Amino acid sequence: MTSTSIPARGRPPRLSRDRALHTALDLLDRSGLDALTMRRLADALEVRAGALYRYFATKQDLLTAMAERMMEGVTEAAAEGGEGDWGERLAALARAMRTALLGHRDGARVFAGTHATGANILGYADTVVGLLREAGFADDDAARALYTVANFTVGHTLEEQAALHPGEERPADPGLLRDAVEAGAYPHLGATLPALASGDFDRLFEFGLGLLVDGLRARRRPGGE
Amino acid sequence: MTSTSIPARGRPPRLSRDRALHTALDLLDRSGLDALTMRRLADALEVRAGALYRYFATKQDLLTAMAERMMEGVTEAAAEGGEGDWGERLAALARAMRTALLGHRDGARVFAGTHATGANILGYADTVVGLLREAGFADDDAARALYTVANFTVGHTLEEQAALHPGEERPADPGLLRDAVEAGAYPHLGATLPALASGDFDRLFEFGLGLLVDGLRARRRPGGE
DNA sequence: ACCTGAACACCGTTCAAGT
DNA sequence: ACCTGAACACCGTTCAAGT
Repeated sequence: MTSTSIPARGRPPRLSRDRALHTALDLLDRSGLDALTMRRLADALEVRAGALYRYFATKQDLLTAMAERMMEGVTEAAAEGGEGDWGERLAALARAMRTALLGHRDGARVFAGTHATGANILGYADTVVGLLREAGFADDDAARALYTVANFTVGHTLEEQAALHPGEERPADPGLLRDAVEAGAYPHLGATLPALASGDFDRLFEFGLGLLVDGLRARRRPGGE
Repeated sequence: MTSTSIPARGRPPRLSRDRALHTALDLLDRSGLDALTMRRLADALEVRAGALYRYFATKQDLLTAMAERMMEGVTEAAAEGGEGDWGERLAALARAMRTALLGHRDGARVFAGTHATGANILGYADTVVGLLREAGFADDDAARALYTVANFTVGHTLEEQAALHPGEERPADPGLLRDAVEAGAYPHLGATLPALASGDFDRLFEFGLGLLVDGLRARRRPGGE
């Protein structure tokens, strides 16, 4: 009946999209995006690099599939903690997306570099837009709010993960920034340095998210519940 | 007196940081970030790739210098159009940053991939934080507002430029997204597709920026002017 | 059908040697 | 002092050939 009942012709495949994807995310977590090459992934799968191209048209295709997989379960995770009005539920969806990106090393970089159109991201987007429409937002405002929250979340998490992994090519931020501020004539940065370099990304994310949600509350035309 | 009065020893250098930077930004605009290699830049400069390493420690160092140069004059540009209260001036600073990133192909990608600590970005950051402090914001809120606005602006422009240059490795967004939405069961996305695919990034940016500024207005503790 | 072997056309970076 | 030449250790991708 199902496709699995078709008798296997020849050797069973040593590779599969699923296994390659799983190993790729493992390799990403261990070594970071810059070390994720088709050859190294092939090594981890005990296969030659060329074999990967039977399952992914290009490396970009692999990265897109990885981004889509990262978003698995995000909508559902947000639904659990997200009891409350539309604003709290929107915030829960944004938090769940940040958590998903933080769940893999360089997760935000992978996500930002692709443009996935899989069921996980589309389902997530549909949930966000639906939430806003039911709250009374016009279609175009709901669409813009989706983009705004998503772009902020990706932008924030990009910065957060860049600060988290200073090992590779980034200058070590805290020290360098401090030196530069002290050397130059940046009076306001000097005064706010503790807050700037605190590294409390949870509070920073909540601050920005709070601004967006409050801004949306002010724009909502009542009518939905 | 000045360093230029020191008599030149040997041949005058064929290369300089400044000339390399200028040519690199030219090459970026013509060919995009993926085509900007040290070898191709060297070709454009009529020099061998190794020679670049006398002026830039690594390619990352070159990209950081390019990001810093992109931000040249941004603070000043915002000051011209930015008459009004602190909220309007903050918005003008954010708009000027977006314009600067849009000024070069893949500008947001270059910016997001580096962590420049030059005078242009530090001066910009100092101006933003100063504006907010003088408006009556506490130091930590001013710092968080800086990051929020900058992260949103970078996140937005990343997405905008990705949609603008579908030539390379991105799937052509409008069509693919439309197909996926029509094929799948995404009722809310289906209803808002016109707004989602409109490509009016100016309005989208203003929408998000407006949310942030309005949210900040609600948080401001009076005291400044 | 699935994978290997080998190649193609590149990369970033280093460094002795030339001028 | 500044740049070349040449190498090192890689890349993504393709494709005939094997099994």
